[in-house]
Amino acid sequence: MVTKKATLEASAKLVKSNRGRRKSSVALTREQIASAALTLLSERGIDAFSVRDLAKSLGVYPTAIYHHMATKNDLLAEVVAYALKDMEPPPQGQDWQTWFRELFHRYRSAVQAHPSVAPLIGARLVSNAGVGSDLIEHILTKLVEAGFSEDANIVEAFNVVIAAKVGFVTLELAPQPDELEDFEDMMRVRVNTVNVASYPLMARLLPLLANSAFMMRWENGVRRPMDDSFKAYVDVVIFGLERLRGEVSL
Amino acid sequence: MVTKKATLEASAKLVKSNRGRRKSSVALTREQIASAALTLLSERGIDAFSVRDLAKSLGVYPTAIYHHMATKNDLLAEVVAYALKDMEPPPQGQDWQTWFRELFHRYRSAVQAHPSVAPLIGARLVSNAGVGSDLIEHILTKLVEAGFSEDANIVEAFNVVIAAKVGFVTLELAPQPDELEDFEDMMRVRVNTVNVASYPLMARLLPLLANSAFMMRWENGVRRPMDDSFKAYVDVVIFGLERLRGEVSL
DNA sequence: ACCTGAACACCGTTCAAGT
DNA sequence: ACCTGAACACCGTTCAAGT
Repeated sequence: MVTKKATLEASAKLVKSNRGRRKSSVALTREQIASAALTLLSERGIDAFSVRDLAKSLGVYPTAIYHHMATKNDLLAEVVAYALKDMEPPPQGQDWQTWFRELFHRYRSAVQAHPSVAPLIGARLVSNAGVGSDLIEHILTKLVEAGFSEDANIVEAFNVVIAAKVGFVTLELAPQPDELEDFEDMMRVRVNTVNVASYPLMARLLPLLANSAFMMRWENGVRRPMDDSFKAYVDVVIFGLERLRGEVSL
Repeated sequence: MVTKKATLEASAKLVKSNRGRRKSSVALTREQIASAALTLLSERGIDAFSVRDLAKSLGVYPTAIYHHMATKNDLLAEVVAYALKDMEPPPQGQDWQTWFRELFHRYRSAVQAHPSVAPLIGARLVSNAGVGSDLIEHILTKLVEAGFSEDANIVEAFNVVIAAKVGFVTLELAPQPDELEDFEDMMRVRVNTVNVASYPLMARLLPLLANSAFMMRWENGVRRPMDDSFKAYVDVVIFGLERLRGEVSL
């Protein structure tokens, strides 16, 4: 335990506790930068995040960051990878349905732990690059197990899985606008002034939909997790994959 | 046809053709601003978009924009609404499966027509507000037709539909990084240096996956539409919804 | 009501210079 | 190799003043 790695962790902790004042003369690492960036992102949100503030929190000049990261985009991609690094793939030896179910749920949990990175995933091509080859190979293996193959839609099925994995969670955890209160009021009013004559179903279902359905909520998934809907979504995807497997191959 | 609306369109065209030089003394409208913003967004991408450039393209001072829009976020929400305003809901009188299939395909076509707004949808809670009540009522009606109800998962089904509608397309059309060439090269290398021993499946399927699968592509859906995968995705969602309807109600 | 014009408090990023 | 320090060319937004 008392190795280079331990020493590094200790110094990292030191730097972290000295926020704003960089006493240690140990060199910065990409990981330290990513970690500090994630902290800042969580505290202030994506819109308020700046390289200059990040530098300040690390006790260095803004330009020091650019010795480790090429651009701000590069930095954000690193933050995504750092935030999701603890997501472990589901254990092997389960049927493919269970495996994919767990994959989706674990991914959601990982993003829920760092919801501030949600808008960076999926909506930017860079962050895709962060996913490891291990996970890709795993997914392909399970798809073969499910009956897909080079001659039977395995590429399509793969893309369905990835889109399904990322899609719901991105929407669920989409960040709120900065002017919180105005937005809440606006949405409350909008939702509660539904014209009963024009929109009978909407009006009747209002108690169920208000602040619980996409486009009718004023709080996002951080404050109001959509657990039941996510469960239904995962069911739909698994059921659908089961049937897709049985349909025509190319 | 020769109405106020036509006059408005004519004046809008005039202003548009006078890019950078605002001869007309007619007042700006939110629609003109949104239109010009969409043009700029398409030409230069979301990262290069600024209120100041938008003002320049309209021939006004940047601060003039703020007489019509509260913030840049507000403006972007307006642009999303403007870009999607031509998306017509599927015609009525079809079975619910066909209706939802068409909804998904029409939505994709609408975003494909203005792919620069893709990263603004879903990943930001503001843009959700842009969807009209008509569409929401339509979706709910079709879900009731499908067998969902207040006592049987209609909220969950609704959220599944919305997440499905937006999810895939957001990923498919996610914008490329600015430093195009570096990224292409990086991804090409990454994809072509897959370790055959560690990742046998990935290596074998490489010809099929390269530049065609999420996380293994270096061009996005604008240049490389993922038609087959989207089709499979829609199938999966419809199949899944059919079966979800039959499962346990709450 | 709608826009000008000046100003404020910031940005990301480059480059030369220090150690 | 890693960081400082100064500088460049921008930002979004506020506010008073004009018409």
